[in-house]
Amino acid sequence: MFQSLEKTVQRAFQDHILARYGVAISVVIEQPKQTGFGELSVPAAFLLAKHLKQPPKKIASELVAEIGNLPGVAAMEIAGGGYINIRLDRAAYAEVLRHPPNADVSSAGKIVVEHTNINPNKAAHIGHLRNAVLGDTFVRMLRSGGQRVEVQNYIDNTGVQVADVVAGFHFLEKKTPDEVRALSEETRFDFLCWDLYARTSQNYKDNPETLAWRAETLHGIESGMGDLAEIGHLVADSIVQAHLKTMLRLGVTYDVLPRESEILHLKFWAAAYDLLKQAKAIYLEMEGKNAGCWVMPAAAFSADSEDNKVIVRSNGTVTYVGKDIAYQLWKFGLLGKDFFYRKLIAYDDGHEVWVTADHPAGPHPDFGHATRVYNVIDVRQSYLQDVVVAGLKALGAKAQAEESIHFSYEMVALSPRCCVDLGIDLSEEDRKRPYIEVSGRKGLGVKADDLIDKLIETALREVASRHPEDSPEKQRHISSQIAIGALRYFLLKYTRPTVIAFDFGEALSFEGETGPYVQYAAVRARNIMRKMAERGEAMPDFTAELPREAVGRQLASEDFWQMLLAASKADTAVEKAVAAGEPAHVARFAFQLAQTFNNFYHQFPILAEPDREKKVFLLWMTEYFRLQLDRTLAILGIEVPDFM
RNA sequence: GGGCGCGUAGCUCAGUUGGAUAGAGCAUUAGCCUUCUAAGCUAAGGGUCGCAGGUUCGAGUCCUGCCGCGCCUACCA
Repeated sequence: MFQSLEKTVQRAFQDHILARYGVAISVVIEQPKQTGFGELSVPAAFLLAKHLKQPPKKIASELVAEIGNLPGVAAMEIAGGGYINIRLDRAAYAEVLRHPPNADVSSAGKIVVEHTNINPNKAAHIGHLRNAVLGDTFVRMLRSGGQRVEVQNYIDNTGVQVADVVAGFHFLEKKTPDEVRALSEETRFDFLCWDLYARTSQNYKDNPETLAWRAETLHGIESGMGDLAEIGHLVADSIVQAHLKTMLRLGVTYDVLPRESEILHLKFWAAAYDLLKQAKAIYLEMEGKNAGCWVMPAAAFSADSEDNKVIVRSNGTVTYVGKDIAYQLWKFGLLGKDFFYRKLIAYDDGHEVWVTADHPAGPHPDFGHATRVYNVIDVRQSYLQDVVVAGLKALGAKAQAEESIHFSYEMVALSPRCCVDLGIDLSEEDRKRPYIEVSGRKGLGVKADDLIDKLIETALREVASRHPEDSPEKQRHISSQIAIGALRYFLLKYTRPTVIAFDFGEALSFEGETGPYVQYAAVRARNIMRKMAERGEAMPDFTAELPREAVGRQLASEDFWQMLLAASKADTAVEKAVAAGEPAHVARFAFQLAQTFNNFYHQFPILAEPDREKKVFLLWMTEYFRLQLDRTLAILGIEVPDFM
């Protein structure tokens, strides 16, 4: 609503300026910081002053006098050195909010968002949570704008990390596949692997000769036969299930899990290899340190670097980047091959998750064939992402290269204080650092499920003391919703390039700029309606009891108008956040919206309001706020509890 | 060495393609529960936006240089 008005005004000024002065400038529309200056502000006169060599103030008065009436605009005035401030027709504005036009569904192509991508060899940690929550929220943002989105979660089930855990079971622990299977049926297999991974890594360090285990395990896994391969499947499959379960606690779901094993078995890489060779995107290096390797020239992906990137090692095996190029080509439907698929699980709502298979397994939905791809991967992988895009470009897929977006974000690290909380000894050197990097190899990190459990316990103490009469199950459910709200908001409120130095104190806070603060506002709005029903009052019929003139009368109050205006900008905020690729902006909007509502709530006792028209209006405002809060929270993946 | 990012209140962070008096939260201080739930509200203090230049009507935002911090720069993924 607000945005379309903004566009109308923008176009009107631009056209008028072109017709009147013959100058084609791009007119900028701003929102004045001070509410007294109206709702929109046009600084175009400053820009024109330069072209016309006339004082901005004079031009501004000409514009205002000559542009005529604009729809939805009540008044225009000149302020400061030449700003044109615009005041909207409040009643007309509210009228549109009450009868919103149907949103159009985008007919554009499918967007693929790839996120989570956790190595299936250990429990998920907070760093993985940032990835998943960022990706999931961006998906929700895109979908709210009518986009068709497919969520992919890439599973590297044949890589070194899985191999190291397999080696740990086989060589270090001397476990048979059956014994590992028995262990995997224990509740915390992902935690067990977390420790084993750290132990195996330490063992490599202490006894470097045991690194031979890794090579042997990788071969075993690749051959697909024998104990090592069997343990490999057991570990990867059962850890993937654990990750899906962890992510579901946060409301994060997927459509398809493409696996590295199928990239290899279905010869995706072989196909990409041929394409790359044909296009001369890679060449066989004859001399130097990379002799015998197929490399991509540095010039393709980096302006300055002289280091070519090895795609195929001298022993003939492909690097991770090579496989990633093949995968990226498939996402766009450029590889000329497709996976087979089988259904992995269905969520309670019926939504199905599919996983790739290496042999036909019946009918399946269409996957891939994206027109745009977002890869949610942390910023440390920028170099590799550049190589992948360069690969696409070299193959002549210029358009797809431009639609390959590295949705990067900074890591989650541990604050020094957090390390102390976890009982981790820090070296003198580390203690001086602003934050400590999480390391799966060292077992250094905060496990996702541990953190969620801790959040739930914290919330439960509060819920139990506020609502002792409710059942323990209900209390736990509410606490869980609050915990997830707190966690998702915490991970989303930082902009992508900001390193999160994780700190239990801040993550466990439910006050101030937090998820529960926003949830609380939504709960309060609902409580008003509930209280009214309890008192036997019916919800008024707004169309009958609140005609346009009445809304106009009430909106004459500056407070009401400003509040309504703020609440009506939800769509605009999400749209801008999508354009900026920044979920944090949605989080911030949600917080501001909640602040505005809390203000409204505190300032105007609604049920006790004696004036009928005003009371009905206040109820309508409450209902509008509630709707906007619910919608915005849903985009953030945060549920509104029944009570708090 | 090169590339990317960061430096804004005591702390943690926002700040859209340059706009009017630089904003939140936490912490501190002082108030507000007989009212639709105080996970809330009101108010106060707290800033040479790393430093130095430049561009212009206007710079936290753009350009250059410098200082400090982090990440990347593998035949690991």
